[in-house]
Amino acid sequence: MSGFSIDTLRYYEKIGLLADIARNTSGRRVFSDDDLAWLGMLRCLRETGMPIAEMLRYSELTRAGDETVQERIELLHSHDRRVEEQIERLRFQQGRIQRKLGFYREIAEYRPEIDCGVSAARP
Amino acid sequence: MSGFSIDTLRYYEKIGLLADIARNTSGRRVFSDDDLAWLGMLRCLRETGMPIAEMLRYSELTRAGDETVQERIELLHSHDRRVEEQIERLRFQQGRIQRKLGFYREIAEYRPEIDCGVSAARP
DNA sequence: CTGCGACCTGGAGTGCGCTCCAGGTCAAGG
DNA sequence: CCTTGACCTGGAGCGCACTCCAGGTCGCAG
Repeated sequence: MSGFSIDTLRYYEKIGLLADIARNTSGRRVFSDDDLAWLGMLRCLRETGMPIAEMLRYSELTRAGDETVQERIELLHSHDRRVEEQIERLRFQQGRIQRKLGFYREIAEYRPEIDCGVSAARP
Repeated sequence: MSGFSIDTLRYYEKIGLLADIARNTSGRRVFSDDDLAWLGMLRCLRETGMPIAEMLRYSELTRAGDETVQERIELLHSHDRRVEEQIERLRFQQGRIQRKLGFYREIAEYRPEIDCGVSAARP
């Protein structure tokens, strides 16, 4: 499994993110290694927050052949920068969360009675 | 402005993320510095991907007073770990994107004719 | 030969987090 | 005094990315 549910795979095929998925004699999908690799790429883009519409554009460029390499570079490059920003934002906000946690832990330290019974099992 | 739209603020008040927002004589909301600080915290949680239901739980704990500090610590701590995982996942997938970019750039280098006209303006 | 379960299809439904709308109120500027 | 525009309310609508459903078709185990 590629990490996508079967429903998601069907959906992706329907909207055109997956093209030319082979079928066996009884009409069932057979995913090749290439398909799997492509799904890995889709997973990567999806997990980094690329919207489906943009993934669609990317897959059309990919299908269109070598003349689209520049465009693909531009697309991935700008996505890469977005991912970078996203990571920075997360790191920044994580700092706030951790400071808040530190603050709460100080409070908890001065009111230790609050902790009673949380981790002590009694018969 | 807190970074939220006015509609979002109304929505947050409606579902209970904001409580006791003051009103002036004509019924309009007046946000205090405390409100602003709380909104900052909400923004932080939201931007790091906490679902609204959990933010709601957090704000209820906060309203409930000092006996809930332990629970708040647990909530924020587990969120902090999720954020950490999220950052790691992003970094990992960003690596794949960058390798892909490197691969495309190599191709582009060997087929430089493709680049013609992209950045050159002609009268 | 008969179930059974895993797949197939087109299309409807869901959950989340807003965002917009109609209709109304108020305060200040011209 | 009247208009304008920014806010108010309850409630409907939207966009995204799936997820589920009804009804059907295989192919293999018993």
